[in-house]
Amino acid sequence: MATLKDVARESGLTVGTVSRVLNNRGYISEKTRQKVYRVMKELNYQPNEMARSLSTQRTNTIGVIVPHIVHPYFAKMIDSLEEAAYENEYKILLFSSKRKDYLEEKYIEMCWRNRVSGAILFSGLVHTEVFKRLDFPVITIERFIDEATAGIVCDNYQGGVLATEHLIERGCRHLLHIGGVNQMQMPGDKRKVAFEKVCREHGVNYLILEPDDEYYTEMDYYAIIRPVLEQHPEIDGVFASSDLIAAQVIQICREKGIRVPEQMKIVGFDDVNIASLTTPRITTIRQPVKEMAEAAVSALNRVLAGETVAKEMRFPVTLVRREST
Amino acid sequence: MATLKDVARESGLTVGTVSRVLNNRGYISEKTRQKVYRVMKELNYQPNEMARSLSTQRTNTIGVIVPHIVHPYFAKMIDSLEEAAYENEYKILLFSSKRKDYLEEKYIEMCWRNRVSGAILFSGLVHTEVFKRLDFPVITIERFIDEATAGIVCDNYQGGVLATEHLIERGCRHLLHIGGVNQMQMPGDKRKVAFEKVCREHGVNYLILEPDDEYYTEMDYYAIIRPVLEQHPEIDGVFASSDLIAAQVIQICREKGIRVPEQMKIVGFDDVNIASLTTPRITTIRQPVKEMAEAAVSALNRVLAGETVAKEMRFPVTLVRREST
DNA sequence: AAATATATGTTTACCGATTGACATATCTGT
DNA sequence: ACAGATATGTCAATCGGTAAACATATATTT
Repeated sequence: MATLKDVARESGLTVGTVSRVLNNRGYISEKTRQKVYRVMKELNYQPNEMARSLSTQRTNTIGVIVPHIVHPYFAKMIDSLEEAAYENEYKILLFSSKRKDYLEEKYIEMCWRNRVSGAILFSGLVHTEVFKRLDFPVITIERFIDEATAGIVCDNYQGGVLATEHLIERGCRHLLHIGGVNQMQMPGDKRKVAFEKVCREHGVNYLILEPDDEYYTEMDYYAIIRPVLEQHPEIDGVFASSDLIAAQVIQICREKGIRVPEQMKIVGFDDVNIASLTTPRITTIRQPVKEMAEAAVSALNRVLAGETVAKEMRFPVTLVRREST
Repeated sequence: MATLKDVARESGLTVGTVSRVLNNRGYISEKTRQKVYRVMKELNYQPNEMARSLSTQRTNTIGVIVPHIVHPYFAKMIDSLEEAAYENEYKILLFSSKRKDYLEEKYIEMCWRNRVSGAILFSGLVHTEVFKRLDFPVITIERFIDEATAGIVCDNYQGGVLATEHLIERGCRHLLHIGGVNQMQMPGDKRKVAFEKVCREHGVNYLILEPDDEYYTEMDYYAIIRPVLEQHPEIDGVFASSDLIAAQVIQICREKGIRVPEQMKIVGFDDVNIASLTTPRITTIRQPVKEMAEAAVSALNRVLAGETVAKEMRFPVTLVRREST
């Protein structure tokens, strides 16, 4: 495997000069530059990023820790993050904690050992103690951590308002909200707060269902939704905290012969692929995922450049009206 | 940031001894071991993997290059790969080529520069020249490359047979197959070959639709499927090369008032989440994704250990009967 | 008492770059 | 002709580990 030294030898130059070419540093004549490039190609030379990182103390790596990859919301996020990272010359170390907190700790440690330039962290369960003493910036998305450098969220409260008001406008009088995870305070909780407030203001009956971890982990909510709908046949509208859940509600309705949207109206959250592939298609609250991902990478960039960034950045959401309401 | 040297100093030992503790090498008394651990914790020491990799010439990193992340099949694959990688003490560098071949080349180069232990590559377009002179093992999944160390595929042919025979058994007489990508020879093409063969054997009319790249990139096939169904109202069965496509066919049928499965039967491929979230749920060919991902990582492991691995590993598929047929 | 296993230290080259200090040449412009 | 810009060389420390070679010093076994 060719090294800088080999390139220097073959091109009759010194490592200093070759390194200068490689990093566009100092004075280099066009002739020399071309010669170096030619030799690099000839030897099929690729700089060793490990050595480089060690020397420069910069890895240009972002550690991304998500609770899930198959969940379409996270898949979309990872996709957008990858793109934003690439454009900023970062590479991504991906970790999926699958909602096991000890895994998350392990992964943060791995980020640490690999000297990531920064980490991007999604909603998870980890005890905040782990975050103390970390010396790389941590950007969160839809999650609160005191120690985090910056947090990206969507306007969860507004999303809750939009969804709930829409259901009520469409004539619902007995609403059900199916939340995310209960255990920990998360930005997404504001969807619930908004839901409650709007329901109360409009004098509408409501129920709130907060699934345990395990449902979130398995992404299978049938077992918890079904009994609620059975015990509360009066429910005529559901505000689900993800499109995935909304899609499952649709399945249960079909199973029970409840017509959507005639007898039951459903609003999801996120606006991912499946929202447009179910029957009926799901009315949902759209999160600007791409923009949020870009903001995360850009915030990281700015922090690393020594700039100050907002502790919280909240992005607007919009109601996307489809067929389920 | 604490280094090995700091730990050595604080614990009154030498770097040699501390390194021995860290790597379980040579003789170490329990007392010393504990002392080292204590000091490491006190100093909040985390070994620098860059330095380690540079020294050992092993990064324990797998470069994973996928065409897409949001596509549920790849999301499922990445998820399984991540798990298998973690269990084998690898970390994952993730790249999404979004079907732009120049990106794929770039990404392979990045794997190279980062001295990955190996790369796992999915169906993509890259010219094979790029693969020559790579000196790390490349494992492919659902893709042929001469230069690859090993290839993991599912039994695409058998899948095609199962899907097509099932459609015919269910009474279809005018079948349509919607393929993956046309441009390049891929293992998935065998689904088409099987489809043709079975149709001919049964004397069933058939049509084959092979979408261009752009549809695959955008994951939006409506524009190409719609006209075919309009121009060929006789079609009564579709074998789609992914559940994602199948789901879109269902949407188009609904739009056109074609009842599924009564007037039109549909079989997908992959068996990902959405297959169970559409109405009707999609009958599909299930790929053993988890096992395939594990096989990929395990093959990489074995190659790195100097063992010989099979050039091709083909995994069985099964028909999962749901409501669309 | 000798042999062997166990435990640790010291020292140092090495992995593959970056980078700064300092020395020398050419060129170019005035 | 001389200053300054341009172009390259030399040398060596540094980043944070690994690991081999070699030296000691106990502890245990035979």
